Amino acid sequence: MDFERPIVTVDIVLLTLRDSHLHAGLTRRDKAPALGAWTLPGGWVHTDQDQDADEAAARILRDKAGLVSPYLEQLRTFSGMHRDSRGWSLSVSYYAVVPEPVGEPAGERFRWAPVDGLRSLPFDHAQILRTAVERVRSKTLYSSLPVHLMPAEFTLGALQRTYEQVLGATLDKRGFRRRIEELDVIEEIPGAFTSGGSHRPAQLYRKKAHAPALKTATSNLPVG
Amino acid sequence: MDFERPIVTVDIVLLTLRDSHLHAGLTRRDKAPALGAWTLPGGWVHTDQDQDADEAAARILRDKAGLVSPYLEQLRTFSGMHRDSRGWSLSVSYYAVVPEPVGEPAGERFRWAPVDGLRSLPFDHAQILRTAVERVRSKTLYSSLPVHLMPAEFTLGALQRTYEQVLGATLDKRGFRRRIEELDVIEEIPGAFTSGGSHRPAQLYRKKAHAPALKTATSNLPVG
DNA sequence: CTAATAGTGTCTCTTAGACACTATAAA
DNA sequence: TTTATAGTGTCTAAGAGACACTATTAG
Repeated sequence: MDFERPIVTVDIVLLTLRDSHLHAGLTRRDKAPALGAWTLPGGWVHTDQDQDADEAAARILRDKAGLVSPYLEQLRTFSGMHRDSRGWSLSVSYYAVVPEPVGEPAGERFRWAPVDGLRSLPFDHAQILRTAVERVRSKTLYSSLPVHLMPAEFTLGALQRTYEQVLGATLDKRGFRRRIEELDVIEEIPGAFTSGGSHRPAQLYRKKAHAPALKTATSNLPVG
Repeated sequence: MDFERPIVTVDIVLLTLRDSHLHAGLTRRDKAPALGAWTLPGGWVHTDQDQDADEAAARILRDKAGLVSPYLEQLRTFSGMHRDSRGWSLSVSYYAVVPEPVGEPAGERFRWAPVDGLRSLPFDHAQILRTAVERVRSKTLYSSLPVHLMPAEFTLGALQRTYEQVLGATLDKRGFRRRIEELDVIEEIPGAFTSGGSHRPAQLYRKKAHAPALKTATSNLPVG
């Protein structure tokens, strides 16, 4: 016997670091339910063009946030009878991590919001967001994930501040540098240094061209 | 505009340890496509009775394998245009880890198969199985997951052999015991020991009553 | 006694964590 | 000079890994 097919959507937690805090990208809904509300970017799977849910996520990110994220991972699937007023629904959720965008986002249908202020969002999007932030914080402890928050060129000091801002904790400089070197995902840009400050210039680094999106260590960063 | 709703199923990788090797529980399909083939236990979401996908997974496990697993976790969602001949489909997959069942499974619609021999399964079930086994091996390195493979009472030696069989590597006894003690998920059964072998009896242990399903360490077990 | 497995003591070597030190810029 | 940040050297304490030792049963 057959059952009614659930509603299937793909929702994306798009994260970046602005003003020293994690921000999530939100879009304004143009349909009921929750018409006019700010939610995580999401949409239906287009069964005629999306090869799979990953492609649907990349398409939605492109259409709603106008960007292509090199780091886009499935988070988990949220489902239930009551999470959407239209019926039994299922959301395959993803999280993306991108460098701070330059300038204000184009259009009125997209904005960045600090994740710590987002206690309530329509549907179960607050829970999805919370899960994504937890995942990112946890991966930050033992992986190179925060490198995706950095611009093309950056210093080790800036990378450490990024880790610290994601974790909400300070790290020892020596230990941090040892760890990053082990992960082997960034490289010096020969001869490139910062300039301008009244202090010693810093070596600029970039992601290694062929490094995997994520490298993991076998132990956690020491936090507090 | 609306799109055709994808086919939604829940599939479960049910794992146990028999004869020193990981085995997966398979059920025989009684419908097309792949009629008569052995596949991962799975089924439709029953939108009228399942509160969410977790409940659907528990129901399917109960109906098809006749058991209730204390450890049942979402693995990930597999989807695509071509993974099921009936159309664009999506499978929310789960993995469960249970002690070796006593006796042969009841019925002809269920059997255990060694995971290493399962190179090909209908749909993308071989890939789902591979992903689950990877996940279990990886969690074995830093968590108490294999405790769910143990019967109600067991020795530390048996637990170590379980870890070793899942990992396919030998572990140092001292280090292993230190690690298990840190995880703090099992306890001695006062006065209970093995008997019968021509050697010193071993203390019997059990899961702690209120321990969480999974405890994690901050570093990996040392393997080769 | 031997054989076999259970369980503990402990030494060494690695590494994390702390922190002091030097380096180099601008004012 | 001072101030600020970049970057390195290195000591120490904790812990992992190795492995030898004792304990307790049956035969």
